[in-house]
Amino acid sequence: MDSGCRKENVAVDKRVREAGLRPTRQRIALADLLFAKGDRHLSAEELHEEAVAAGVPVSLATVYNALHQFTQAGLLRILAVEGSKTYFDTNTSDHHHFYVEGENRIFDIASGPVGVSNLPEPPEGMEIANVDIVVRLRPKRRD
Amino acid sequence: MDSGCRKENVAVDKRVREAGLRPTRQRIALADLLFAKGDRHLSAEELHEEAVAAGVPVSLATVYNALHQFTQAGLLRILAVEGSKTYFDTNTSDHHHFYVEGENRIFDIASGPVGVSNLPEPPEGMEIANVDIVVRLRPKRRD
DNA sequence: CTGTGTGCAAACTCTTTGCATAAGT
DNA sequence: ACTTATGCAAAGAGTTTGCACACAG
Repeated sequence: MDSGCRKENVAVDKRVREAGLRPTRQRIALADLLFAKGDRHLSAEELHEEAVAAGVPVSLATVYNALHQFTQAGLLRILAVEGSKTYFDTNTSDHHHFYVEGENRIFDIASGPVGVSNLPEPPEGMEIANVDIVVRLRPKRRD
Repeated sequence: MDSGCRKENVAVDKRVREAGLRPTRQRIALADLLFAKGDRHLSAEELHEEAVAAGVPVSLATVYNALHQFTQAGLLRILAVEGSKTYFDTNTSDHHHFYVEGENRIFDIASGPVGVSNLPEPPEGMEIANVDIVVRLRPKRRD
C-alpha cells in the first residue's frame, strides 16, 4: 500500500537533503510522516509508533536523532508545554496553541488575527526569536 | 542569624494553613523562600538547594511534595517551558515570560500593557484557564 | 570503498513512590 | 494518642549515548 506516497517522498527527500542531512530511508519516512499531513504536534514516542505502524521499523533513538536534526535545521520547533515529554511542532512560524490541562493535549489555535499588543523590548544583546502563546483550557463545569 | 524572618513566618504559616496543609517546619521554610522574595521561577532542585543553604535540611522528595501541594492549592503555577525540568512560578496571575534559548533562563516580562488581541473562542465545553505568553530570546549576533 | 546513520542496550536525569520514623494537633 | 508529613532509597519515565553493523554517495 504505497499509493500516493511517491511524490511526497521526492519532495521530502529534497527537503532533507537541503537541511544538510543524508536522505536515508528512515529520515525520509519520518519527514514524510511529519510534513505530509499538515501541521502536527507530536512526541518522539508518538512518531515512533506511527513509523512502526506505517511499516518503517525505525528505532526510537533514530527518531530522537532525526527530530533534533530537523529542529536544528529549522524544519521543526520544540513546543513549550509543561509535562515530561517533549513535543515537536511541524509549524515553525509564529502561531499559538490551546493546551488542555490534565490531558497533555495540544491544538493549534486557528491562526486568525490573534496577536500580541505592546510587545516588550528584549534586553540588551538579545533579540526575539519568536513568540508563543499558550491558552490553557479547563473543562467547563456544567451547572 | 534569624533576624527579620519571624514576621514572614507568621504570614506564611497562615497561608499554608489556609491552603489546607499542616504548617510543618519544612513547608513553612519552603513557602518562606518562595513567597518572601517576590516573584520567582524555580525548579525543585533549585529550591532544595536554597533550603539546604538556608539551614533547612529538607529532602528533595519533600520539596517535590510541597511544590505540588502548593500548586494544587493555587499558590503556585507550573511554567510552560521546554526542557526536562519543571519550573514553578510564584506569580499565579496572567503574566508573561522571556525565555532565553539554550540557557533555560526565564525572566518575567515587566508586566506592562502586554496583551493578547482577538483571543479565540475555546472549543465546546472548555473554558480558558489562563494565557501564557513566552517570548523566546536568542543572543543577538553582532555584525 | 569511505564515511555517516542506525539499532540496540546501557546510562543518565528528573520525578515519583513505599515504607519506617518523626512531627503536628 | 492519632494522623499526617518527612526522609531515604529504590523504581519509573523520558531521553541520550557508545559502539558494532549497515547503508548512502
